[in-house]
Amino acid sequence: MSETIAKAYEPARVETKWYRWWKEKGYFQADADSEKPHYSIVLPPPNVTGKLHLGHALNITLQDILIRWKRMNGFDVLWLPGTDHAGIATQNVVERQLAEQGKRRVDLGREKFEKIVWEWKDTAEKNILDQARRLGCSWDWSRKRFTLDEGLARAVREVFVRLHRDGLIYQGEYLVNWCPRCATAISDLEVEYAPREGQLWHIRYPIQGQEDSVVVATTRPETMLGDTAVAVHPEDERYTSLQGRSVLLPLMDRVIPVITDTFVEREFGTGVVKVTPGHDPNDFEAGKRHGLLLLKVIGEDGKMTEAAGAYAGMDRFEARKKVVADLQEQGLLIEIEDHSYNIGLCQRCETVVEPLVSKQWFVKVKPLAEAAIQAVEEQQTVFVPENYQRVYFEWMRNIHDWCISRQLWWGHRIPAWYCDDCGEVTVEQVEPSTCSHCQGASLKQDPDVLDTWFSSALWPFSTMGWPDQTKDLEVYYPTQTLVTGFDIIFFWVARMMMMGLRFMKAVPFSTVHINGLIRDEHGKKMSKSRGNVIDPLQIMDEFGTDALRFTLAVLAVPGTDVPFSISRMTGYRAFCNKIWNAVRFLLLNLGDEKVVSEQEMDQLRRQDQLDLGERWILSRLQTVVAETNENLERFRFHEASNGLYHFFWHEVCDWFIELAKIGFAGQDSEKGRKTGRFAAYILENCLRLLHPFIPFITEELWQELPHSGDSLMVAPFPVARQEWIDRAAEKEMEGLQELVTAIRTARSENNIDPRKKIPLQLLCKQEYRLFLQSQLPFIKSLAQLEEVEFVSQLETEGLRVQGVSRMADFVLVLDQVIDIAADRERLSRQIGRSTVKLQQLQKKLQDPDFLKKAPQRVVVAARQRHQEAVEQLKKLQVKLDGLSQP
RNA sequence: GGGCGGUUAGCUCAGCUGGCAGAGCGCCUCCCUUACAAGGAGGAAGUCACAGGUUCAAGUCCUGUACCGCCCACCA
Repeated sequence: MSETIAKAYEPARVETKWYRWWKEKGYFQADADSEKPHYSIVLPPPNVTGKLHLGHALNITLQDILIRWKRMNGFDVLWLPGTDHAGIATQNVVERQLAEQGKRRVDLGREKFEKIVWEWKDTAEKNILDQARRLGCSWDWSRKRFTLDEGLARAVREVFVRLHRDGLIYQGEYLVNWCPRCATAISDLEVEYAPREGQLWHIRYPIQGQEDSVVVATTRPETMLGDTAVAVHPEDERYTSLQGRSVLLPLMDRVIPVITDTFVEREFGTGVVKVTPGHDPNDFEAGKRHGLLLLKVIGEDGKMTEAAGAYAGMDRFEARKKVVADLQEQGLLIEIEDHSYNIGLCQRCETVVEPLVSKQWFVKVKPLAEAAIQAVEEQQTVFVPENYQRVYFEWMRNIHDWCISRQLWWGHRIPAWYCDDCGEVTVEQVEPSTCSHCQGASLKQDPDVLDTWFSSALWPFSTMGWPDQTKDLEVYYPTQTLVTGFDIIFFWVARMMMMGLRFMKAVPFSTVHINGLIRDEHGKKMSKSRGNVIDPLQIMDEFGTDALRFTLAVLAVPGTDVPFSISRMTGYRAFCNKIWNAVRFLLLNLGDEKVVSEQEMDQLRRQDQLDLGERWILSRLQTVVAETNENLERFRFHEASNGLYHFFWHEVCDWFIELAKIGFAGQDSEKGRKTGRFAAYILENCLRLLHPFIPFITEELWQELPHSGDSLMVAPFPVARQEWIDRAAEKEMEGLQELVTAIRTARSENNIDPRKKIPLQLLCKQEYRLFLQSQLPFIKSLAQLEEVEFVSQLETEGLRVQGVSRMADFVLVLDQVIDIAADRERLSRQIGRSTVKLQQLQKKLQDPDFLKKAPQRVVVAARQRHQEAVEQLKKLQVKLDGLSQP
């Protein structure tokens, strides 16, 4: 065992081993029948579009920390994993691959294409699951789901049918966002806006029956081919004479009416706007209000339709050029003005989106949203950080109907069938044999599929067996926590809220924790084009999974983006190595001894058998345990991990283990054994605390320690014991640390070899004399001293370096010449610092308001610090004077 | 046009309920001391963006300004 443990931590050697073992042991699996309290999280299912990126690694790590922490805290936990078919995204990925082979989806046909996508899904999913394994995530693999699983498909159909029955799903011809490249309708959310430098074309429309004309301004001249009116504001006095008249639409020679409507902004352009109900959302609404003719001049393929007359068949952007040129030729183009505006792009392929009229399925979301708003108002679900709640409300309150049909092949088929005889639609869970309207037997299923987010919206309950009343649903729904990114609050979180409330009559999760976006170390977004993308697998290979996880946890400050940095991670890899070596050192000294048990520790404490360092670290441990639990409770992963980092390295390793070395090195073997067993207790508790963050290394080391229990991952998480907090020990330890540090500083600044043992004279306050005498071995060891002499006056003659601390002053006795000037400089600098501090404190203590109004403890603390500062300054001054007069 | 973040060490960022300005990396000096050179000891480095206000006390709370970033929104 201990002799064979490697000198440096080698992550690759241990990671796969433990993961497999945990899984085999069944530790990942939830038990709905358990008597324990339950805790559940559903994984935001990654898209089967490719590999996991660092954002997934962050998201998964945070969830695993919560899950492991809760499991160790005695909960029966369910972390339900799965993947998302990601309709349009995945279809695009596969189409792009086919394109590389010169193939097209339409040539293959639907069936063959779907088969290829399924094959792609299998490999992508396998990659994703492998990566997740590497990350150490404690998923319940037995409950893994895919959004196209038969069970989930059943849930999708059930929801569709019920919403349709309740009048919340309808079919209709409306203006939708259309992506000509993907050849499908997309929802408002799937349109992304990008700024563009474009032009504003001013076009003259002759007024019918008059010599005069009006000028309209447009950013999209090609749409004029579909104009069916021009509009002015009813109160715009410039155009009152125009009201009730008509204009002649150039190029098309169509007479169209002038309408008045308040949607016209008088200040914009000329105040006259062309109205194209077929290709602009505003105009569509205006068209409905005024009963205007609706012309579709741009088709689903992005080409001009027959309705565009001479322009039919042209690409929409070609048509734009031609229209402009023709207008120019006819002298109807008055002005071309530079104009910057936002253009709508398809989220998935960045093609310019075309608003056009099309027959689609919609969800009437207002009634669903009302419930979802109320639930958050009532705090049934809370957001962390809470400001995201506002984002949620803002969107929910202004929600528009949701276009859910997609003209794709990859996804849930819409459960609607059209009758060849009467043309009516029948909506059913399973394929009906006859039309529900005319009993006709010739039915064709709607070729469209559902928006991928439709099935995602059901994820928290469809994965647990709904619509059946399963035990899982009873026990694990609602889930406790959802961890996800802010970028899908609307797409996903909002819709899960709506669907969960509608069909489960309860919110899907009580807390939504929003994690930040991963950026590079300069705060830039990671993107392929920037070339700053970091692959988590490569990172795990090079630094180990634990280092990656810990880095992500430390950087995960709620509400902010995460600037991922390799240099930062190097530091946390070193931390893992530090842990490794600390435990390794312990093992070298522990022999066959057992770890001190809780009861035994309580006894040791009561019987006063612990030395100062032990009382101190045990006390500190209680505080750190309490803080870690509290920070995790509040999703403050960065505070929790950072706190453990500091505690382990700078308290446990720097001081406690250094102190323990004395016990190990001593002649007293009984004492050595006790020291080892106690140290084992402290380190074992550290491993427990660290396990949720860095599961592999902690399990590996835990297994080396002699104790009962199978696995760290199911060992209890530490609980703070208030009665073990020992303020006196902490205070004494602080004094000791200060003295040791002062000696080290004096040595270092006088260039004394760190290894060289030198004699020291100590002049201490009477009250600390006994204490310091009892701690002599520690002081000697920590400060590399030879003999320590307690004196009533310090010798300052000869080869001496002086120093001060709260408990005692000292001189280092040297046998070689030191740099007096450097010593003087050091003292002066210290005096400078102390003076500033003293002045600040003096000012504060002289302020009657401070004395009167500040809490007593603050005043007392200030007095004490003042007292110390006065003494220190006096002593420093005396020493400096001594140096000045040789 | 609304809304939300940010501005703290050379870099990237912590700093929760106001009470002694922190971390990692980088930099300087010394040390391969039998856990760890992925290490140890020490050091330098800050007008906490700016201007007001509240308070005994402000990096922290309030108001405003500037700059940066993000989200939402139908100005053709």
